[in-house]
Amino acid sequence: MNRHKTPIEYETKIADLHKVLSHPVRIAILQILSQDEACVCHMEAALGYRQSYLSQQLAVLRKAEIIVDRRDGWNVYYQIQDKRILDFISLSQQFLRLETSLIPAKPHNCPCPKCNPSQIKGSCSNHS
Amino acid sequence: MNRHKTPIEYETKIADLHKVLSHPVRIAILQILSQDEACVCHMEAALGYRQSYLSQQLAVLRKAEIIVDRRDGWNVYYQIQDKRILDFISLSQQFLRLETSLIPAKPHNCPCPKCNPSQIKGSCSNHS
DNA sequence: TAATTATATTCATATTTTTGCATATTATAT
DNA sequence: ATATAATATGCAAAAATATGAATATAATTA
Repeated sequence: MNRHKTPIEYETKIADLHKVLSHPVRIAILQILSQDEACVCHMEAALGYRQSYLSQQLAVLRKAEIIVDRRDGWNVYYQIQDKRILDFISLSQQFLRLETSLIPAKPHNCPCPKCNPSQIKGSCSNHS
Repeated sequence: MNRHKTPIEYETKIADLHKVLSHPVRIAILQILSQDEACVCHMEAALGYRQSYLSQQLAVLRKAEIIVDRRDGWNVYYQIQDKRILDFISLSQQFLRLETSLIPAKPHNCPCPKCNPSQIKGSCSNHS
């Protein structure tokens, strides 16, 4: 029988996009960024993962050109590059008939400048 | 610092759905099923992968309740359970600005009964 | 019942991902 | 220059996936 494989670059590109979205922490990051741009220390406070781990997940999203970063002094703020990526999340929500995310919009102990606008040059000091 | 992780079941469910879609062959299968129900030997002819490999991918889609099967004599016909799953593919198409899939609607040497309605009980005989 | 067809499952292995730790980098303040 | 804050990267072990080969199951026909 015919063992020649028909080319599926088209399908591979679609699969690759979904692969980026196939990780809970990356979805959580997008969930946070859907509200507003955020620095890593904010995500750290909101999610409870270590900074270096979040940086790795952010790198995946950055490489896939789903988010972009902007530096402001000490902080690097991430934001969503193409808002249409959020359609995948809302579509999933409908498809799976999900309740809502548990990620706090304003995390309790977030030390980042965005959460503490009054501060004299906000310090995250999340260091362990 | 706070090392407590906030629960992300919500995000995990979304990620799990995307994980199912993060494989080119599974996307290709959905692409085929978007036209009409199809038996495994049809997919074998259309894609060029071995039967057992396709069965495995079909099992993943089946377990995720994205497709359902129906037996008719020798053949097992698969179809999409909830058509809304195809929205993820069309959304990806738009997002990535893709050209079209190369999977043949009517594969050249497909021996399946659907492709050969006249036959006196179609035989796939794709066996190697 | 035996042979055949279509499909499913099991198992072993190769490959990728995930995850955490340690360390590097970049910017700022003193 | 040095210390500190925020973030990024490299590496390695653990976990999960992908893949193919062999085999099993279910339906059909002779």
